[in-house]
Amino acid sequence: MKNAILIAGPTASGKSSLAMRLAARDGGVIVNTDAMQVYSTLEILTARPSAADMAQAPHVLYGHVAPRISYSVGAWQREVADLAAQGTFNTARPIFAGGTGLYFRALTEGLSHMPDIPQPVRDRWRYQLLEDGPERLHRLLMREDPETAMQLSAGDGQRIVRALEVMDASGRSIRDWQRQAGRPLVDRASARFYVIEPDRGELVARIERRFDAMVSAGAMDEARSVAALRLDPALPAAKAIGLRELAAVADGAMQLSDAIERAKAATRQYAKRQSTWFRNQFGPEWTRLDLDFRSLSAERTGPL
RNA sequence: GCCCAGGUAGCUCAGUUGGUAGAGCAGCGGAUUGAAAAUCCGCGUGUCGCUGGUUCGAUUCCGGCCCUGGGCA
Repeated sequence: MKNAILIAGPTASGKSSLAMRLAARDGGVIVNTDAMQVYSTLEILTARPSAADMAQAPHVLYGHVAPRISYSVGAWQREVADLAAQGTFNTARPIFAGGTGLYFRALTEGLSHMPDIPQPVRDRWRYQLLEDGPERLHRLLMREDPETAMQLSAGDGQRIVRALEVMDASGRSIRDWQRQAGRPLVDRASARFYVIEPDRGELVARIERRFDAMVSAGAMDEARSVAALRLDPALPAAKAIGLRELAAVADGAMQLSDAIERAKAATRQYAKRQSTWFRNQFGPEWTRLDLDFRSLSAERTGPL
């Protein structure tokens, strides 16, 4: 993909409005680069673009996945590749907007090819983690795949299980697979990279205002209807910030004010992890913007 | 006004038989290859309400004052 625009930023930093602005100026298709905004049932809580925004510029990969699906970076990358193969970006440049650092990495560096893991194998190791806890599985991994085990913290159950299932399904270490570099999806030379790095205090204020607005907009009802689906709590869609908190209010297990406080705190923590990624994983090709996109208006607005 | 309880980290609290203090949450820094709004690693950030006294040494003991909650008037 040539001439792509990438817009990253922590939650509530105004990525969508920047994407809209650039789409209005130069045309383009806005491509969701956020792991949670793909889920159909999470509209309010993930702050998906409004119907008005969607009408103004083409948007893809938003709200198109059922919450029972365990989506992944690999699935997302394939969908982006498919869109490109179908010619979606032939006449309109892709504008990737979102907050998931790993998805941006998949775009700019590609993902190593990985073996398919049969569902029973996945389930088995995840169950094993619940049963035995991470330390025990880490000891097991130390025997099966010492190189990988050495690089993982003994408490990092998620990565330990991933390493175990890859070894189980393919007989090869996940490190072996990872050493084969993936293919980037975007042509880096012609791409433009923007990352919003807001002042922390201002971002916190925006996060709080936005969560209040979500509650006013019906986030409680959304949480209630997702809860009614009785999703496996391990599914990604069940982990959206605010979902668990508001569902507890619906059950009468928590005060609304407490739920709001907790959801805001979880959002702040999430924003912090995002900022850490952008600060340390993104290279110098990324233009750093403040909340007003000031350095953007300063820059030449010629052909992108 | 009197009596009782309390005042210790941003919050909720523990603790020190006198040697300047620690938990949870919040916060800060970091990692990050198919669950990534996930998962994990690291870090106490403090006039122990104020002020006198006793003491080599007071957050701790004693006096006074201030503040908060409850009770009695």
